[in-house]
Amino acid sequence: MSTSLRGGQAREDQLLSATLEVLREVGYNRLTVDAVVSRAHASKATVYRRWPSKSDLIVAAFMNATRDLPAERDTGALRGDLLGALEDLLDEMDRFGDVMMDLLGELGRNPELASTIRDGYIATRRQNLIGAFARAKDRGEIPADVDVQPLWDLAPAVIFFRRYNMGEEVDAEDVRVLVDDVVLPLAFRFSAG
Amino acid sequence: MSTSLRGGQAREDQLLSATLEVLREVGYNRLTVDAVVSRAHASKATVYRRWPSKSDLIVAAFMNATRDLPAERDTGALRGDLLGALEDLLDEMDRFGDVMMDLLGELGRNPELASTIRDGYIATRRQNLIGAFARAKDRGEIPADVDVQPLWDLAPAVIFFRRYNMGEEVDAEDVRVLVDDVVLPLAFRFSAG
Amino acid sequence: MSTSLRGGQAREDQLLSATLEVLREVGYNRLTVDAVVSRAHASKATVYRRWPSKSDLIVAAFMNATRDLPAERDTGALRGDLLGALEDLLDEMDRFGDVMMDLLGELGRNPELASTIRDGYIATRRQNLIGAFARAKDRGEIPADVDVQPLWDLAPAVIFFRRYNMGEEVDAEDVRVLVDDVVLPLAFRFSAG
Amino acid sequence: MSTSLRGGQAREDQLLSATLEVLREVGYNRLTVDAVVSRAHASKATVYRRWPSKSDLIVAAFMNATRDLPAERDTGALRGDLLGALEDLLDEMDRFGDVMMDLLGELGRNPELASTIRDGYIATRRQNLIGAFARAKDRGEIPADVDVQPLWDLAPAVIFFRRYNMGEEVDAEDVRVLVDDVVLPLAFRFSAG
DNA sequence: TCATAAGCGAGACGGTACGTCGTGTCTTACG
DNA sequence: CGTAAGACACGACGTACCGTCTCGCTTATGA
Repeated sequence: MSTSLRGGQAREDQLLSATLEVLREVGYNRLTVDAVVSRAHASKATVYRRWPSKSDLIVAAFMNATRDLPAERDTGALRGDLLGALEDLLDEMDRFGDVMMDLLGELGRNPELASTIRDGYIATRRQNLIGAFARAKDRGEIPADVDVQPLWDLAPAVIFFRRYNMGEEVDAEDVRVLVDDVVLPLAFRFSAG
Repeated sequence: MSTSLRGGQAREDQLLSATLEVLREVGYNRLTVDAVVSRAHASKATVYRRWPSKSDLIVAAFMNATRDLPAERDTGALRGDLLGALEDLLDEMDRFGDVMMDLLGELGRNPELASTIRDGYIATRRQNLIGAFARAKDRGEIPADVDVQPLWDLAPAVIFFRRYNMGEEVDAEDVRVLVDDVVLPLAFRFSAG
Repeated sequence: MSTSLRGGQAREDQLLSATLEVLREVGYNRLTVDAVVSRAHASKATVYRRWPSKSDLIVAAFMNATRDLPAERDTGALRGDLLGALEDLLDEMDRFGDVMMDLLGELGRNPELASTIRDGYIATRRQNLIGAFARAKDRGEIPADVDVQPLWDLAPAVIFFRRYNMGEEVDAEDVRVLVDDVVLPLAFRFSAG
Repeated sequence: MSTSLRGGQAREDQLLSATLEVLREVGYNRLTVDAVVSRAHASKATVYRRWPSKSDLIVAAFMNATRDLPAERDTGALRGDLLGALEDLLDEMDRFGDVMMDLLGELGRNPELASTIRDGYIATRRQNLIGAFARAKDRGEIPADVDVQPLWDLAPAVIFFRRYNMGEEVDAEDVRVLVDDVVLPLAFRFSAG
């Protein structure tokens, strides 16, 4: 019940919120620790005591904001599960789009950051998709001899590519086409197409 | 035939080469304009006269190095064309991997740079794939009612995602699986699978 | 009693000392802020936080070094007072000669600097001379109807002119001649010449 | 009668005029060769072919503008000669005041410039004063045993000091006082005062 | 009359210093 | 003790200016 602990937690949240705000406003490159510190009425020492570098701070802010996993949905059919999980992805992209783009770009420059993001963010999101395929196979929806592993990342890959590399908008209809015309036919071997 | 133009060109090339060298050695973040300038026995003014900022310089160096398009291959069959084009992509990734990763990350921060890269680099590479599908359709290899557009970026998307977002190595065998198990079945509706 | 203030003061003194050293070694024109900074094991920001430009820094270094006024001498006779004050001037010229020459030249280019130097340096030195004449008049050494004001700057003017405009050396004997043959005859109306 | 020579001469004058204009507008420090060149619609090579450095150019411009010596006046009396010569000095100060101040300051930084200015400018002006004293002595106006050499520079020294070091205005009345109350009494040993 | 050279405007260039900014460390004083 | 405030060393940035250089163009003499 110590105030200092809760205070510490609360302070941490304030710092991360301020970081996220600044991140949204000016992007990774132009974010300065001074700006964060000034917005949070904090001191640089307070920041650096917790996160040893600017990029740690930013990653922490991102991880904190995306801490809540989208709930795993079980609609009873692969199609519904996929559409649900991918819509969650789209949602998060809408809310953290530019920040994610920023961070994705940072991955190549910062291996530590990369593994944090991959293990802490991407991997957790992927679980929902892996789960969807696993349930479909358990249900017999997918033929037993189909290797689903290559299908896991198909839809996210295309969504990421279009959005982050090609700079295109991706909406629910695009996702539906992707699921119905690409992923499901491969999963079902056209038997249900 | 003017020497001045070629002289200017030559200087530019030297500067871009030096930039690329430094880029390869220390990466985007630790590249300094001073290092480039010193390697090229040039002056900062000479650099900044051409490229208004460090990132412009780096992009120019990348675009210059990847100016030469991989030749379009026509093997007479979609499979061969795809494998060829994707191997070229893999090759280029091997040669410019880290730099590309760096630049990809820059896209989200710099819209101008993004369109330069997209129009000048990605779009040109995509042409080879688009061409491969078009020829296959002309030959009747692909059923007339199959919409090939969603298939263009499928393979590159997966390759980019695995390599740049997931940090995995991608080799020729992975590409072969991708083509044989994902792209071609969709293109041929399993008829030739 | 705050250590921070003294600490700040101390740092300032170190910076100004380093500045003066470099100034002595290479002169105003070839002094670089980087050299100062490197000698003081300081950072450019630390310098520029205090003095907005290189010339401000140099002036501050000069003012700091000449902060200590030469003691006012009272020998009981005008001649002794004058010779004493002028010898002090010569001394200071020997110690800060080139720097003063440098700064003198800066006066015409920088009005703010000019008033700083005039009020903070020249005016304080002149006080000793003014005092000498005042005491002489009080003692009755100088006839009551002699206007001494034109005599105040006579000797310094000649010394400055010879040294800084004509580039000649000026020594104690020159000063003696100046006092005995020019200033005193005018002050005493030749009565005591 | 060659056009090239006259052209060369004319071009030289244009360059020096442009230099003087810029010098008047922004002063020695902020004058840039590029600004001069641009104003004269000339090329840097054209300037540097004639004057090897910026300061040479500026000195040349000054020397060119003050090429015309004030005529030596012979009023038949020392007082008139002195007042005449000093008024000429005041005139020139009015016309080239700031530039002279600038250059004077530069003397301490640039020995070559210093001797050029001293021999080419100051020395020539001093001739008029030296001549005035010589004629007065020849005429018997000044006692034969008076050493006039210390008197030569007395008035100019005071005028320079007041104007350039103290930043005061000096007008004809000041000069008159200087002559009547300082120089002439010393020259005449008060016999004519 | 023409060509060959010399001077020129334009402006790129190497170099050097400037003054600014950001990071991560560290110190001071307060609560 | 943890914190706000902010100074500090380091190092890169992008700008400005100097003095050198190269480029074509124009002009002006000498074959």
